Amino acid sequence: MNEYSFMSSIWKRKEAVISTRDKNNDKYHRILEAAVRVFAEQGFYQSTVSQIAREAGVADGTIYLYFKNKDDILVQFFSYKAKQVFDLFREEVSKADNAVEKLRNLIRRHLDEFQRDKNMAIVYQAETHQNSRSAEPQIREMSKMYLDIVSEIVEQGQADGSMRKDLYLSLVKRFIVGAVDETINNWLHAGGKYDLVSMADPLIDLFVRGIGNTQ
Amino acid sequence: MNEYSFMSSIWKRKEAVISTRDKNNDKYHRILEAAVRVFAEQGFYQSTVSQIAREAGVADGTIYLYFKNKDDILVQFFSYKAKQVFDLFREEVSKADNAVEKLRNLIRRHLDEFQRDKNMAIVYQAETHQNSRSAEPQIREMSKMYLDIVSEIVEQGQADGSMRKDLYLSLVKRFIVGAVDETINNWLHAGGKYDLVSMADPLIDLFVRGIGNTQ
Amino acid sequence: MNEYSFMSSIWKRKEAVISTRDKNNDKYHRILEAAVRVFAEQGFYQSTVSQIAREAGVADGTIYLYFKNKDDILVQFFSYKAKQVFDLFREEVSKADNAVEKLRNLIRRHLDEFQRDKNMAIVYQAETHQNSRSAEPQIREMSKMYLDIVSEIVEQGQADGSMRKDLYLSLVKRFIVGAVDETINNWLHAGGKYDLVSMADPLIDLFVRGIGNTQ
Amino acid sequence: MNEYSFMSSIWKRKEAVISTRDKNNDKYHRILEAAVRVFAEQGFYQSTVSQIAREAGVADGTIYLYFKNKDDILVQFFSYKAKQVFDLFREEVSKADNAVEKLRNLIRRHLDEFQRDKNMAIVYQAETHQNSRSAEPQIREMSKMYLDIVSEIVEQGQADGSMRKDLYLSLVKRFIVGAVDETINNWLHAGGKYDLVSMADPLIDLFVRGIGNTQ
DNA sequence: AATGAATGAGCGTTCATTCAT
DNA sequence: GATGAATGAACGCTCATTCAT
Repeated sequence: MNEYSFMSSIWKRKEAVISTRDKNNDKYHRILEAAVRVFAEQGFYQSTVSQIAREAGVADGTIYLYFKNKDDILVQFFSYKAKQVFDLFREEVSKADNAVEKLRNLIRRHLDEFQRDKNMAIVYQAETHQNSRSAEPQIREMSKMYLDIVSEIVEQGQADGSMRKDLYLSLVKRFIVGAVDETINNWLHAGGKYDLVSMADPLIDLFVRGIGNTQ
Repeated sequence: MNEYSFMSSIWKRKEAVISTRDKNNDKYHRILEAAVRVFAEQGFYQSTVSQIAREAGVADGTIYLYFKNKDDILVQFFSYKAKQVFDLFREEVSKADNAVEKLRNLIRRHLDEFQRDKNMAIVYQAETHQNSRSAEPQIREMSKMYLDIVSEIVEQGQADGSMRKDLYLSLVKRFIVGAVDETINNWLHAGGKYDLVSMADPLIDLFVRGIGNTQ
Repeated sequence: MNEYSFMSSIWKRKEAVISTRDKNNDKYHRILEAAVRVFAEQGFYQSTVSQIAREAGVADGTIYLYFKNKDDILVQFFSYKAKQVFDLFREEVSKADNAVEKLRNLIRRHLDEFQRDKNMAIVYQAETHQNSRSAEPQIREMSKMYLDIVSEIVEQGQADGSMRKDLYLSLVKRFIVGAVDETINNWLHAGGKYDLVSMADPLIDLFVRGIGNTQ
Repeated sequence: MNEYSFMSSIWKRKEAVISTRDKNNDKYHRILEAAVRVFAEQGFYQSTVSQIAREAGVADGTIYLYFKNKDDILVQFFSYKAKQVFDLFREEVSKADNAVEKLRNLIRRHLDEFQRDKNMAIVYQAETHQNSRSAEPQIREMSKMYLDIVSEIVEQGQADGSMRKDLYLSLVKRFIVGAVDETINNWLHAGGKYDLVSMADPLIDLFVRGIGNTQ
């Protein structure tokens, strides 16, 4: 269904649920990949365990060798997969010195990763905007992680004089996160047709200069 | 349950499903109010028709006299209720001349209405970030409506010289919508404790001046 | 399946689970009767809710309008049905003055009731000899109730001189209960072919005189 | 787990299912011992093959090298283990001449063995009071075996004049068996706290003299 | 119109059994 | 022989929807 999936390449699970043998790891990942595909297509509650099993090419019962229950699939998705994407962000940020360039790197990488795994993007968008009981803690943690990165960048920008000192920091974080999120959301609703990464520079420009005319 | 509900006061249903007698209208609204409460608490798929009926003080079967099915409750919610909120926005915008003041009015009213009906806010946030929903067309329409208002404002701002001419309009729209949405989202996740409307001015400031230091 | 069932005639449920309308009461009883039949045939854990529903002539879901879950069917069986049988015992006992005649009345009625409702007898036998988690409290209560009746009789017998004073009361209770139980059990294993009530007098004789030769 | 288990000491399996090597024999017994422990704790249908395997320290699949299926574990339990206990009974009976003493020896040994292996007692109690079990034939045979011993004793007692001649033999058997069973059952339900063997003499006294006052 | 008992398809989950290693 | 991952049939239970009253 999805020709390319960065899951298999990037992921290195540290603690296997049941065992760490290659074969099991394979199945664990196959189920998780399948689940994300199904969740993306139908939404979590509309998806059935049987669909995921069929998509993963395993029996229904096999799911329960790797996941405690249906909810746990979502939890693991956020615990291991999406969280690691965010680790990449931090890495990318460290490649730049300038605060604005750090922000640019972050956003570019964010858009890039979400563009490369559209299913992840869909599931992420859906679940982060809900009282999704099961994956709540994972989502909270991820969210905080991302906001912390942005905070650090802005604080650095304020320190080095490239950003305004009279900023309401916690609002700025949401301001940036919200705009990026909505950019992705819009791209998804448009069917993922255009190039998402190309939005990074214009976005940065808006963040930095605003929409006001200051000449 | 909710002392104040703007539904009953604001709403003027044009076409009653079965009849236009007050009594029926009452029941239609009671069910819709109840549904939003339940959806907000549990999410659409977690909510049961029985819960909505109990909350509305009617029998399960009665729901089906006013709504085609469970999905239809959500569809009607977006068709009638939330859409009318957006009509208010347009009205509010027209009260100002200045583009920036129009934007300020829009956002202030947006935050105000969502603060006043938190349940609507929750349902709105959840449903606008998913696909494969029954209310898809309604949401698309609402979304377009809102973005159109923002577009008009920005275009006016560009015309009167208060906003930059080199703006990627469709990105600016998302930029603004996204930031406001995320501000609301954050407020919801924080339990709706602080005053949401007070975020309007700082937000406008960010939109207009950006975060960059330009002295 | 069972031409005669004393359930419908004897039972007068005081608190209906959902409502007290005749129709519901009918269905409640039909399900319970069906359940006892199925449990008797297959054992509790071997029986499926679908079987019970089919036997009762209702849909699977209907069961859950009257019973919390499968376990609850067994619990209700012991709470309402079998318990009432034991109430009859007490009534029967009061009809005699003499301790031995009281015992005879008790045992005769016991054998009679269990003979008349063989399915109840089977379920009773099976569940009282297990660590049956769900109906444990009900069984304990019934058991105590029965043993209390026997105790009273024996104590009266000791008081009026018709029974030995050097009896280990708690052993005597089990001695009597066990013998009667086993008599029923044997009758069940033999397919319920012979007349169970005719065992009452010989049993009483054994209880009173023992097997020893005392001439 | 159980410091003392008479299984390993007493048991001498004649036909090994697959082989007669010590190692296999060990595993066969370990599984059977584990199974009885698990069945006693949870009941047959509540127990899973995995639990038994874990308790026995073998893999799930290993069970099927020694037993045809789950039912077969119960069948073998009655075929080999419990049956041999009853062989002991016969041996014990032969140690006395007097009919009453034979009965006393039988019951004392019965209570003693069941007290020493409480798990066996639990499983035995549960399974002998149900129908539609896989171990039906085994139980029937055991039951007959026990009743035959009692019959012989009573007949001898009648012959030597120590027991009444006007006894309904098949009732007397059940009378004795039932009382002993119930005594054990009660001991189990009380948590096996008191000394079961001490019940033997009072029981014999009841059997022989009855509860009636004959002075 | 209003009810709510009844329905039964469909779900998540369990677990006895198999079989490749 | 021994393993334990994999299977998939079967279960208990839920709930959107219907319809007789």
